[in-house]
Amino acid sequence: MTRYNPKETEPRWRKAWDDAQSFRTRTPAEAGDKPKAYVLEMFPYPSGRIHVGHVRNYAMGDVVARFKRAQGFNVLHPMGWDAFGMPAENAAMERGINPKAWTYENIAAMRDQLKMLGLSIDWSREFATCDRAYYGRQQRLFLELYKRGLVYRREATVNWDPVDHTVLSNEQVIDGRGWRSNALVEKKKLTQWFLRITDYADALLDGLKTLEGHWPDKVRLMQENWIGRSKGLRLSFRLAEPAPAAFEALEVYTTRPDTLFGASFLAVAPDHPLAEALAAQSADVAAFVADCRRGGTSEAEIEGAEKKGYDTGLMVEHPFDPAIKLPVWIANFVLMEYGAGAIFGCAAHDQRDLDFARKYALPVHPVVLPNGADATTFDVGAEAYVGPGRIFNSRFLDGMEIEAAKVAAIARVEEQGQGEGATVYRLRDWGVSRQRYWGCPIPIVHCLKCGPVAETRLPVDLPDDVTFDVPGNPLLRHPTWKHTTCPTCGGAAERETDTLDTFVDSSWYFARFTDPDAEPPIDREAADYWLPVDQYIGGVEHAVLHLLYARFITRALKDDGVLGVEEPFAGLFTQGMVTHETYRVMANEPRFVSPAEVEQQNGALVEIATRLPVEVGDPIKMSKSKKNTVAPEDIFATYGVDAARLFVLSDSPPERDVQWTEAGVEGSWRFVNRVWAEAEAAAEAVQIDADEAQTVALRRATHKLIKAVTEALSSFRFNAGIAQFYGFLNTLKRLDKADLAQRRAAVQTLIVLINPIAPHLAESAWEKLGGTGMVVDAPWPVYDPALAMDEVLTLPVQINGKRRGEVFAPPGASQADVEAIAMADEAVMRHLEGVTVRKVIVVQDRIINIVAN
RNA sequence: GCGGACGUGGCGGAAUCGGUAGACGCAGCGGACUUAAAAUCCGUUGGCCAUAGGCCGUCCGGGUUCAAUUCCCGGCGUCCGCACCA
Repeated sequence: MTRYNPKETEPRWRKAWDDAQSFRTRTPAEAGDKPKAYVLEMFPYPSGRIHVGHVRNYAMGDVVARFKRAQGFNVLHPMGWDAFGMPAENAAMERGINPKAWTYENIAAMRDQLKMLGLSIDWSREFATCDRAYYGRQQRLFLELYKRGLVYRREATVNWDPVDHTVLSNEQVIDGRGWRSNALVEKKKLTQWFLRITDYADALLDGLKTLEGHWPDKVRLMQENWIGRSKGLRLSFRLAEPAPAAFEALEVYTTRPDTLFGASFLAVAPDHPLAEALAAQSADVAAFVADCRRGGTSEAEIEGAEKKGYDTGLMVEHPFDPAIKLPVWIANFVLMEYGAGAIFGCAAHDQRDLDFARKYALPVHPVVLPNGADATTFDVGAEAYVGPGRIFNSRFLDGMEIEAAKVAAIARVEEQGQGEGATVYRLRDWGVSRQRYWGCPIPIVHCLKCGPVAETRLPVDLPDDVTFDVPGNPLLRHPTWKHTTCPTCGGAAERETDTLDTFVDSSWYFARFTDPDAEPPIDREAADYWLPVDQYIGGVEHAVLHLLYARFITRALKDDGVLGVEEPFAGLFTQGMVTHETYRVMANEPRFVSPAEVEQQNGALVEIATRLPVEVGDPIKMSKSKKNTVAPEDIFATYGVDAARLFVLSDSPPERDVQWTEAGVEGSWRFVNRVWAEAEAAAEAVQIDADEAQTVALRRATHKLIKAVTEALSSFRFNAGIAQFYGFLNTLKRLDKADLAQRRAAVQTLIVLINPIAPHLAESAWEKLGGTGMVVDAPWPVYDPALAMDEVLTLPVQINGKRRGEVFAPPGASQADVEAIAMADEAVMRHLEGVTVRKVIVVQDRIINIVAN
């Protein structure tokens, strides 16, 4: 017996697959009537090295792709690089390396590492988003959208990342900090390019319903909340005299028109045009507005932020009774970007309004009476009442339920011509301008005569000769690049120096993969054949970023006729992270040390170099700063790729985090060797026909395995599937009497089943057993349902719900038979002494429960 | 604050239709092999009492049911998302 030797076998099989072009995508013609399956993992950013998280992500995708292949699907399983972005520029600034050279070197290094994983990828389709061939075509798509009016430019208050010197989208601001730099984001006014994602708010929201059951509920819910559709009323309050010129009325948005009679004030955002107009005339107002701007947006600041207001002295008339006058305030808690940038405050039924009213001694008028409360005594204290009830103190709305009152109030306002029912969204348009070099140049030329015009001379190339010695956008200060002529009038003009958010790059790459050599950005025929992606796999961190943008771009391109599908990803799976314990040496200066720097000593961990004791922390996401990372190459060198693939899939359900442990990989490595040992042993035997010569027990065990593994792999329960293999090996051991020839047939089936998970091992074992060709081409086994169950079932017998014994019966035995067998059981009879049987429940092939007392 | 998920041995987890709780792995314990160790193999492993056998047990409290880890109500805890969104 020899030990399995991954160092020898793994490279050999990768070359064999390569030579045989095993993973070349078949054309639709070649595929014939085979159904297609597009399996895709979120493409990586080329940081330079793969980490264990990549191993898990791509191992999962590979299992699905190989499984589908074996099941007879025509599979597309490509790989590429999300290659634009900040780190390349940071490397340039820190180390003086050219971003392009840095990126392509990283791609080369990571490609080698990824190839080591033995993925069933069609590498001939590989591209990087920073390839001229890709971003040039992206510019063409951008101009398509521009022509359709989905691109516009406006001055906007933007999220400015002071560290990365660029604008961030709302989606990229996490707790008030930049998602990459972690710097506190500032508000800044800049002229920016936007994509009209809000035009698609309803479509994107409604489209989520079609993904039900195919996308995680969590992700659909997050997108739903992010889009944040709310139905309400826009209405205008007439300003009472004297009002500033140009402000005859003040528009507000509300979702609670039923509480209009409870209004006690109006409030506008500090950056509302009215507030700005007043600030221009009054130093007091200006000071207040400036004070509001200083407030940060971080969690802690919002939590502790006090409601602040400034009474403008202006009054408005209530739409239902001009005699009722309400004061107009400027309030720090009103957001300009949402609704109308102004609200009416109903203190009794909104907590924020109540807090504000209490602070500034504004009146509180309850208008919703909780069921069972007394109208003459009901009042709110420190807590606003937001529950159900009937409207009161509200004239024509009195006595109505909340929903009925909303309808009635909206109808009255519309009738008066003072407003209309409206739907507003939390979602804002997607700001795509980035003041960075390493991205796709926005193909627009600014002409003094013509204004901004589409650049027709595509692609707009990124210049290679740029400098990073000072912060800011190198394109802006490049001596010649931006100077050009107007494509319309031929006069002198300047190029747009902003580049596109890299999330634009990843919003259509999956379509480009369907024909990466096509002259148009997307070959409609290829895209129609392959799209949508049948199974997309990636991290949940993209739930509202990439996954929302890609859905938007797909819909926009469909409306352009460029694509034929509305949803890019028919199935989505979000995998969990790989975690590791943290190790810390508690010296004078406590410091983290890496798993490679510690070892066991007398049952405790010590740092190898210093022998100092190591404190073990909870498993958390692997990160450089916590030093709790392991290098995939080291694992591959010690245990082989297949043991690593097995481990990342075996210990936890794939959607949950998995904790990387040395002991766990060793377990997988043991398993690899057990399979290999079985193959070696079985290879000594002659080949037989399993159906004719195998014992029934072994045949049944084999068919049960096929059934269980097929079901596990179909439903992303890889951990449960792998457990089946362990169980099967244990069964083989117990059936030791079965002769080797019989086992050989069983092992052969196991090899085909394990191929998607441990492909190198499977090929080696297949070869050892003299299988035809390579196992990569072997069809998926089919089980016989009649054989995939036990010959005799063990049925527990309960008496009054407590398990008192077990009896044996063949599957499908009649209720009467099973009951008779149970009643004759010795243990059962003993427990039934002295009591009367009232009822016997027999669940077919499951259980017997006897009710007795 | 709003929304959501989850809570099972020492640990990761299984039980996907309401039907034997703890599959499978890790760690532990005992043994074989070895001069010894590693590796490997065999056995054992939820807790408590015990001779057979029994009692308890899936975060806590209640409920529905012949039967609840699973369904319902109320708590507690952990994690995730959003967050002054009118």
